[in-house]
Amino acid sequence: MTNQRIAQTLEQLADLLEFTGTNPFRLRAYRNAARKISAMTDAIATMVERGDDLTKLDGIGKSVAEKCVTLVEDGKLQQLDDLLEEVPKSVLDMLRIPGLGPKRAAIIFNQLNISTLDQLKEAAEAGKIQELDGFAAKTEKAILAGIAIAAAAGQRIYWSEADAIAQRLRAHMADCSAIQQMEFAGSYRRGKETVGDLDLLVTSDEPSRVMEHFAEFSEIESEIVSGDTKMSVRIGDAFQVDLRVVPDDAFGAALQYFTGSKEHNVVLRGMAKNRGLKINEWGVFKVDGEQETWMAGRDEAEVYGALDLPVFPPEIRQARFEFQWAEQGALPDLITLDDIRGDLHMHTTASDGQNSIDEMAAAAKKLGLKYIAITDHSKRVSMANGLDDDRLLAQWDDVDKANDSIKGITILKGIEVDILEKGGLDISDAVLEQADWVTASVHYGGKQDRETITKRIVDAIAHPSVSAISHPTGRLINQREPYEVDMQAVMMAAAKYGKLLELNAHPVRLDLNELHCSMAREMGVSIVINTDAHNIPGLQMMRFGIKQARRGGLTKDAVANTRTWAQMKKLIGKPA
DNA sequence: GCCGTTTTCGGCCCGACTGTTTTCAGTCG
Repeated sequence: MTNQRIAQTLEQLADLLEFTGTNPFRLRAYRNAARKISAMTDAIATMVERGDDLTKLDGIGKSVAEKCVTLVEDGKLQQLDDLLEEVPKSVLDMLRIPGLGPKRAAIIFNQLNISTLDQLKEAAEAGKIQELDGFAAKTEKAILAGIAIAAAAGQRIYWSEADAIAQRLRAHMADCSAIQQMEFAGSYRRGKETVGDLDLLVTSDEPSRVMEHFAEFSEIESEIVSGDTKMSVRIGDAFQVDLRVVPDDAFGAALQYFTGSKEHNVVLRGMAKNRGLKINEWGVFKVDGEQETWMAGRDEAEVYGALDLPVFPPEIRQARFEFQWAEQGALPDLITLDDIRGDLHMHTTASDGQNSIDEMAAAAKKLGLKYIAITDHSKRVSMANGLDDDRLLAQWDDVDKANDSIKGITILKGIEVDILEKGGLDISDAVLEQADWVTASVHYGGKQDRETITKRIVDAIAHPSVSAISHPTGRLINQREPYEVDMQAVMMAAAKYGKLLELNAHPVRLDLNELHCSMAREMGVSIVINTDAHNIPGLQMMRFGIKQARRGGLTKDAVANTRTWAQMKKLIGKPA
């Protein structure tokens, strides 16, 4: 039983209990515990087997600890099974309808015995919803409209897509002279892999002018809510954008507030309370009985400063490790795009790429890179026209020629060698040992059991010519689950053999995730951030990988390709 | 259900907006 499974079980327990009118703080306790467990790098299962006291973990008390032990030992929870008899899982779909929360969904379920979206639609069309207590015609209409959204929504968009929308909206808003300061907040600012909606924060003395201008953004499909200082709209079928207008001296407080994360803010507000302060989106206030005095809020430094805290980079506002770091006075200096010197994973027309070696090198040089590795697929990836020994050796002659014709950047002879289903690599050792850079990847047999696939990858790490493993878990965000691979074992092997693990910068991969980055940091495993570019624009994806690395708390030193190639060679044990 | 340098009870972040309401609950972020 993995931590993720345990966390999901606790989440589901909380979701279902919500329908039974359970004390909301009990639900929060379950959800907090689920969050803690899913963010842990140690396996609960291992701790249970060792007989560790789980209640020592923050946020886990006697009850949740017992549930964890039961889950690890029995693989299931009787309480959850009983609950599922009472409340069908399908009722949770109703919560995806905007404006319909657990309270009113429970009324619909209990009084009309409705448990699916289809039944709900039927009842709403028949006018049965508005007959319920606390419901009326408007709510019924909103539910009907929301069913379509619930069906289309539920999927968060990639950060890169949200970024494109944000940039167009920013350009539109730039024409509004009533705006003083403007910034996007929310999960977009925190650089999450996927973004559920965009939060745009603006300061102005004339909120109505700003809101009017916002409403004119050409991509808006419909308005959801519109008040004096707040407006929500929908772009496309489901994507929501929220605008908030606040006075200029509240910009920092509002930016902090709307950037979150929710968990980070809960901790922050708790700390404020302990000091007799209150923080909301309007500022930091000194609380003295009934009296509240404004103290700070113009910028984020003021807000955090009021609590003697540093301004946390948005990416690490996860209530995972940032407060501990601040307490120790050791906030890490997170990696930036400017720190990157090389890109060690890219494809050319030799396999499934769209540009030549020369074109990729010229484009990389333009981006300021000092070295790149050409790493086309090997022959096992037949649909990508992967290279065999002979074609690879021939390509390396082309690399020599390309190096002769371009100055200011070094092109390395590389290969993305396939880790075969039965184990082993599909380029001969004799050729591999002549390469400057070998990164090994799984492309087939991703559904193998944990033991098999972990051994494949660990064996590849142990291969003397392999320097790195690319996209180690194989997940595709919103599309494909990661392999069952035991990442702890992979990290241990990487640490033992001094090999690197790739953080693939492609916005759909971002593999490693932020927890893996933390794990690597703790275990002393070096990360290499690569674009896996298949064409010239693909080289620009590096920034997505940097965001992910920052979310994992990685510094420049933790990332190998911030070094010069000469330093890198030393790191991967190649002769100078 | 969890937690505690105001500690074993009593609190748990906080405000805007909406719809259904005569003063507020539910939802959302």
